[in-house]
Amino acid sequence: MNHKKSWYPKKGRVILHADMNSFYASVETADDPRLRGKPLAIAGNPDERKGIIVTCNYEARAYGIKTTMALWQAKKLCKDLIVKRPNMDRYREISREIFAIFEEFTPFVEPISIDEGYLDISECYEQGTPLEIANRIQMKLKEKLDLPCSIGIAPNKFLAKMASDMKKPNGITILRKRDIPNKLWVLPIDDMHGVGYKTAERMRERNIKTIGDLAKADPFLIKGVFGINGEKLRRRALGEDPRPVDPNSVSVYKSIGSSQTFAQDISVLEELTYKLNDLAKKTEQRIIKSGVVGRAVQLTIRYEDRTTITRRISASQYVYEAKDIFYYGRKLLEKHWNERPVRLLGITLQEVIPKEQATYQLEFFDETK
DNA sequence: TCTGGGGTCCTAGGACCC
DNA sequence: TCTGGGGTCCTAGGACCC
Repeated sequence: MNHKKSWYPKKGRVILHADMNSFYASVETADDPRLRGKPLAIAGNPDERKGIIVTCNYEARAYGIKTTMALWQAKKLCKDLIVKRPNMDRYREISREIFAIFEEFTPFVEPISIDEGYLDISECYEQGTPLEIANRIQMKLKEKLDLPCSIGIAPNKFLAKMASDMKKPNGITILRKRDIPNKLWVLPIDDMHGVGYKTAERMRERNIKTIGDLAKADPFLIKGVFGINGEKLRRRALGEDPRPVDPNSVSVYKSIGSSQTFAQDISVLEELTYKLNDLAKKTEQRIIKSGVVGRAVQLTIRYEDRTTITRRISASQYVYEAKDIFYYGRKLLEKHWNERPVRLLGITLQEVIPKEQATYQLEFFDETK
């Protein structure tokens, strides 16, 4: 019997979660080595007042700079901060190369975002131990793309995700079932994937302060207070997560939209309408690239005090052109805007399906009428 | 001088039907 | 005159993630 094979649990799975470290900043540095060693941030909006930090490298983090921090605050913390606009096309290009490397190891790769994914390597025992495989992935990413990443190795997705967070940058962490009490349960509840600010607050109110507290909590209480989602989280805290790695899960969008926060709030309908037209055009570009059509249009309005409303309208036919998106968006704007100053406007095409599918349905419809 | 832009999923409540 | 219970679909909002 192959000794390597015997390493693997008889029935269990081996899942990797690979996560690029400060991805946008790392790509910029790989493209321009002069940036190496200097504090670097990627910020979305050139307007300092409303711009925020999207990503920053570890040199910038040393100054206390964090993701989502306002740009002006970051600059106050670090005078020499280098700030770059995101180059999404470039990041997407690199992303494709990253996933191509993952797929050299297994076809069971599930992309989660532009820079992270799950790999099911349960059947990869001929390539070495999971740790050896993780090491080779890390080395390949370094050699071919000059990019650092962290990898978690575990029997399921949740544990792998938590594991990849434990050593950054450039770490590899194995999280076995038996490591759960020492490595997982000691973490504060906010660190749990799937628990955001609100849920963490509500849990702390009930004296659930660590992931271990959640694991040991009364199942009926959790289900009663936090519903089905709470039950799911409690199971994960216990180390249970049956979700398979699904290579096809994120292949198609369900909605596509564009939004913009204005440098100055807008209170004039004509101006809002003009901006809406821009957003509709921007959305059209992305719709064409994705080759889809949609059935409904949603308008988002955020007012000066950050209260946000969404209103949607179902279209009578499939929508895919800027003029039609604009038409419905304008209708919604004129009907629902309460005339208070607007901070953000957004438009989204919803119930999106691939164009071929819609064409087929339209032809079918034509023939039968 | 607080807090972007792109998404997904879940839930509550109303409309409507049987 | 007063009215149950179940199911589905739709909309708006909230929570979360990267």
